[in-house]
Amino acid sequence: MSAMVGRKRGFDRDDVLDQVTRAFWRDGYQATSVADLTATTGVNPPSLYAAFGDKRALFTEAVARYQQTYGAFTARALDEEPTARQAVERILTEAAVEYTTPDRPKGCLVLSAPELDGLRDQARQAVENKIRHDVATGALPAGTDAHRLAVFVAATVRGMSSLARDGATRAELHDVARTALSVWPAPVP
Amino acid sequence: MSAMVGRKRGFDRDDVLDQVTRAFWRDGYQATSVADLTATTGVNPPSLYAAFGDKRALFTEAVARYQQTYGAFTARALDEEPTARQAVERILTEAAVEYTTPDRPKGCLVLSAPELDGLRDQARQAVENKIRHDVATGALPAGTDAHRLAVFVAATVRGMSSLARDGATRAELHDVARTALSVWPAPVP
DNA sequence: TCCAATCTGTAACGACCACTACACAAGCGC
DNA sequence: GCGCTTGTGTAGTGGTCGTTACAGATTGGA
Repeated sequence: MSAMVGRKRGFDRDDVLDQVTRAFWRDGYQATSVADLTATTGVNPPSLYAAFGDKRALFTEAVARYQQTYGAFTARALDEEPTARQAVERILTEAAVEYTTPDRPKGCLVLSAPELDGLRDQARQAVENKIRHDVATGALPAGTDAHRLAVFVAATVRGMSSLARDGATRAELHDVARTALSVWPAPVP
Repeated sequence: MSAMVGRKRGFDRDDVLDQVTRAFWRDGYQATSVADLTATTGVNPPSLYAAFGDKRALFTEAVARYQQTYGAFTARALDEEPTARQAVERILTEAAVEYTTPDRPKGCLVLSAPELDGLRDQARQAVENKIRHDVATGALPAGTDAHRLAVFVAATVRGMSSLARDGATRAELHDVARTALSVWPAPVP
């Protein structure tokens, strides 16, 4: 048990992390300077470094926070929906909403940062596993190519995020989602 | 008629512009420093600035060159194919090839640079016009939503470029293209 | 052959980058 | 009160950014 003595932190760590997350989300890792972060958060460099470590560590923590908040809807859909079809439908329709929510950066942080390709591959893999499970249980036709379908879903979500960044409307993204879903194989009755 | 006097340029302007284009294509505008460009081209800063102007102008010219070479296949397809369906089919299948050609940066320069959203919108508009034309001539059903279809094509191409950047294979992109094309409305007989 | 124009290499410019040394302020245990 | 610990604000660090001044090299025209 540490002694817990010394001067108290003069800012809310979680508030600041949220502001930092939005900055990285909007402008990307490289284009967001530490000076930008100190300006938007009001926290001076030494305090920022003491609380989070260097810029890279701060970015990592911001991404983790993003995944647990703004970007958690995909993991929730995969976890809560019984079939891959329902999970993907929910992911795409909720993405249309999340990627165009006012007073937030548009699109997806993970899909916008070139350095996060590992997380993107994890997400595609999770969708692929869900599809594979449905094929195994007979909910999807035996010939269904799980990888192919998962990559197509990945392409759709990336396209939606990119469009959102360029200012596409929620309705436009919803249409993209609906059109993409129309290719889903018919379930086994 | 200028006098054409003075020392000759010690490098091939077009060769250097191609190397610069590939650098911006691979790493983006911000992440590519002038020092990087002088290192990869072997051209010293004063010569680079004399030949192309500042970094922004160099990027602009690199993008123009890209559109006339590596990225010209979309304009060619729209120009040469008689129907929107054929043009889009060609765009998507050629994109799968172009975005994964060895010894080249992966994906599309225009789709990867955040600052080029104007060019992206132009491309979507061109596809939309082609679709609208087919609806007007009766090649596509009267109820076809040209904007909706064009945005879906835009999403697909963006998704393919993003996947290519992350190392997707040509076969995977081809599958995405084929799947996306399956949503195309049946032509009016 | 000498001039004027253009290009090249060196070497720097001020501005910004991520990051931190240091002195001081603020808190807790005693 | 005192001492120890921890956060804060100022003011830098060395390094890299885009850009350019300047002197020398190289060309064609007169």
